[in-house]
Amino acid sequence: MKSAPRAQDVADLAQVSQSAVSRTFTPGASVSEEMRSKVLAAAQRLGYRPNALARSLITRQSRIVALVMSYLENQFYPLVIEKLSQKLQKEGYHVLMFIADIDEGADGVLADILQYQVDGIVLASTMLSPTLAKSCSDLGVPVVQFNRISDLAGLTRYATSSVTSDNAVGGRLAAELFVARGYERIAFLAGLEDSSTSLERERGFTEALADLGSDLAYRDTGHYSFQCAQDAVRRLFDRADRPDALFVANDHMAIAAMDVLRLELGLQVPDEVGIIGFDDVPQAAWGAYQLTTVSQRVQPMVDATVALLLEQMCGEVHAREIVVPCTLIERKTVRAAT
Amino acid sequence: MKSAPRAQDVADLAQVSQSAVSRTFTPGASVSEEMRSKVLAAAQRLGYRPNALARSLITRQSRIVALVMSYLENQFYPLVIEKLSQKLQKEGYHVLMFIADIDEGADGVLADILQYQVDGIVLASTMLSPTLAKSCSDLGVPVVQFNRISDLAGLTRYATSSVTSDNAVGGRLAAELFVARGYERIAFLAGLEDSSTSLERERGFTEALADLGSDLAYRDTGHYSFQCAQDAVRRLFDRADRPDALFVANDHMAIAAMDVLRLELGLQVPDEVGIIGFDDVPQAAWGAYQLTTVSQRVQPMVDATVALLLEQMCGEVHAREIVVPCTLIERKTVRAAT
DNA sequence: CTGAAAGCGCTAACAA
DNA sequence: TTGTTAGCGCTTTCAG
Repeated sequence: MKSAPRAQDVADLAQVSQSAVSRTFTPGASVSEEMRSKVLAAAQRLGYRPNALARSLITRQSRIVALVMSYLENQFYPLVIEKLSQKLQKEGYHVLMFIADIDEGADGVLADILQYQVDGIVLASTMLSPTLAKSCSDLGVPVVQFNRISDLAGLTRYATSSVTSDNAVGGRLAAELFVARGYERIAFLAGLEDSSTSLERERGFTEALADLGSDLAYRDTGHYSFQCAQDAVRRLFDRADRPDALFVANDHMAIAAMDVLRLELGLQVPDEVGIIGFDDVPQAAWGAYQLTTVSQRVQPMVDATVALLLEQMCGEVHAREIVVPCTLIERKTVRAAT
Repeated sequence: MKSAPRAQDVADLAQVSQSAVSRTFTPGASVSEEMRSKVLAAAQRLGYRPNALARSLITRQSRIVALVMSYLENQFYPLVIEKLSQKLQKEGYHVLMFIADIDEGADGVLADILQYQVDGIVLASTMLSPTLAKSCSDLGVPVVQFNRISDLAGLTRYATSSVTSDNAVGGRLAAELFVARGYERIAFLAGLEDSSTSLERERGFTEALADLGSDLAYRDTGHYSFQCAQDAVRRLFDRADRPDALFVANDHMAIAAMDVLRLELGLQVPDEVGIIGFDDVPQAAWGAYQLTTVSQRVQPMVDATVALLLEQMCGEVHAREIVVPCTLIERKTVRAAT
């Protein structure tokens, strides 16, 4: 293995200056057609590819975007990785993955990210979003929070852009469906108590319930984990006046819940218990679950994220919060209209 | 936003030379404790982080590893992303994602990858592995094929390392279980006809069947897709003498198959049809499926991949093929011993 | 152990 | 349009 050819090597072979080579590989630079083809031919022969790192050093843009995530077990996130990578690839950017480790604090991840001189950061991890988001904004690196917002209270809201579904409306849709179909003892299974996504879904849900003259009978937390969700469901249903409807903060936990309800407690879904999830992950459509759920459209969310990122990279410092509409997908876990 | 501090800024503040700063941030360089703390203090104050890109330019290593994937819908792959990222992060490397697009050929992806001067490549995408693997080896970039090998025939096998499960043994285990439990009309649902993984699993399966005096009654292909797998199952079972056992090349398709068999064709699993999958993705353990499957242990596979990568980066040119053992996980889709 | 100096491969003024 | 020149921020000889 000999080392990769440099621009100078191509220049030598083509008998032109090294800058000519640079220009040929810089979109929009002024090169004559003749020069261009001469350089291209030489480059071809040597198998020359510009060194993106050297280029980044001077242009001050790496064309790398950091993606910070933590729970890939929830299928929603892999889909985000896939769509986001594809979209960014089309725009000439690439995704550098950062898995947020529990023990490694926000600082560690941040230091790592910044060393790579990334052009932007997509935060799709609950745990370290708040701190990280602030630090990055301070440093002037474009950040978009994906599927979460910094601070619900709005008191210390940093100028961080975000892309979310209309979680409150999604919660509302769920509430309306339950009430319309005659469910009465309604429960909610939260994700994390400090997750904006879960909180907003719950807020929309309970508000709509109140509007309709019903109310939330019980609630518990599943920590976005399959196991914890199942434990929570056992607690929720271990009472005489057990719930007859359960709205779950996401599909991943909703599926966990269904296993407990149907297989462990022997309850009939949707007759004895109605269930609504959130996300519409592929598994929600699987035959054995047929989960009625609120759909989060990944593609529009990703598109918005990339748009926001590009906008901020161009120097638009105005942080924006984009809310993508979501719709109810009715399958088989809520009983039909009477 | 003012631009990030450079080593020179730190040097100025600490009243030392710029090289001193460099040395402080270079593990194993000789700096006195006094100098070190002086520099560190200044760096701290300015929020200095070494520019990894500039460093890469001279050290000729980017500490970036490219990961090429395509079908994230199969939950096995997200798990790989997660574990691999974590492991590499611990070793001081990071993962740059490349989603292999169908229309974009191998050349496009390769060009992209090489521009970033990655220190290594993990290929976990079926589609463009063969060509890519060769090109990279030629260029002297360490490559590890994950969960696939280049060329079964061995004729044109390039010196490419790989990490796979012992797919043939896995197939054998499946065959033995089916025969032991009295299944007789045995079918196989392949992934892709040219996928080494699928081929090896099938080979082990059919060979074991033959050894046991049984044989493969039917086979079809599901292209690793949920939809295609379901179509294939409909074809396989649309005959008078329908199979009573189905070995599927992976869990993703096995679950698709179960939906058709139980819900569409109304067959009893495991009594009327036995099913065995491959991978042991989290969903295989879900209550509604309880899929008996051959387990691929992600962690050992990832560990081996990283080891191989590091070894090759150190100049070991010797390509190795690591085979990780796999075990049968018995759940509820194969009937119990009589 | 420390500082000065020479680049890594490339882009971007600036002249011609 | 082209070539020349000066760095981007860092590591790494080489003297001292």
